[in-house]
Amino acid sequence: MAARDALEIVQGKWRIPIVISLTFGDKRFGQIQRDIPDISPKMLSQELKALEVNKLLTRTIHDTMPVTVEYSLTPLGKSMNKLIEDILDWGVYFRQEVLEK
Amino acid sequence: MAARDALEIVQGKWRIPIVISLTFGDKRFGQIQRDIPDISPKMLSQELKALEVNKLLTRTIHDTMPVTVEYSLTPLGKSMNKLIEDILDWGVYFRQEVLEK
DNA sequence: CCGAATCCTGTTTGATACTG
DNA sequence: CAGTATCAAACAGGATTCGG
Repeated sequence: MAARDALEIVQGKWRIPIVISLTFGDKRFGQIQRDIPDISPKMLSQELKALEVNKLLTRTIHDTMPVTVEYSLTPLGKSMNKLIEDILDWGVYFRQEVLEK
Repeated sequence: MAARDALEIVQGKWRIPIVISLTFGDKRFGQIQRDIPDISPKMLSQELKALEVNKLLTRTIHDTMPVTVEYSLTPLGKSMNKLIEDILDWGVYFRQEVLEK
C-alpha cells in the first residue's frame, strides 16, 4: 500500500512542520527552530537527518566563518506542497467542526 | 497552527488506514481487521475509539444475535477524502523517486 | 551559532491469551 | 463476533553536556 510508504515519511510530530518551514525558503538550523518553538535541538537534528535520508531536503555546508549550514527542500520535498495544503485545510475544517462546537 | 490539530488526529500507524478502509463502505470490526492484516485487535479497538471521540466515525450496535457492531465515517471523516487521495498519490510518487531508484 | 553525544523517562505499540 | 487483559518491547522525546 502506498499509504504506508507516505505515512512512514510523514509520521512524527515534527516532519511536516519542518517541511512547512522550508516551503517558505531555505533556512538555517536556528531559523527552523524559531519557526517551531517547542522543538528541541536534538529532535530537530534527528528529524532533519531523517528527511535528508529520504531525499526530501538537502543539507549544504557553507564554508564561511563561522560555518553555516543551510537546509533546502528537494523537488521531492516541494512535491509535498499539495499534501501539506490539504492538511492545513482539513485542520481548519476539523477545528471548526469539532473543537469549536 | 492548524497543521498541529490535523496531525494529532492523523498521527499513528493505523488511523489513516482505518479511515481508508471505511471510505469503501461501512464495516464491522473483523472486516476492518482483514483490510489491515497486521493490526492487533487491541490497536484496532483503541484507534477506533480515538477516531470516534474525534467525530471521524460512528459506532453503531445492531441488536441482532449475535450482536454486530458497525463503523461508519461521519461527514467529517469523509471530508478527509481529498487528503487521503493526496497521501496515496504522494506515496506513489515517493516510491518511484526514492525506493525504486 | 550549529549542532553531536549521552543518558534517561514515559508513552506507544505489539504478542498473546482470554471473555461475553 | 467484538473486543479486554496482561505483560513486554520499542520508540519518541526531553535534559543535559559538550565541541568546532
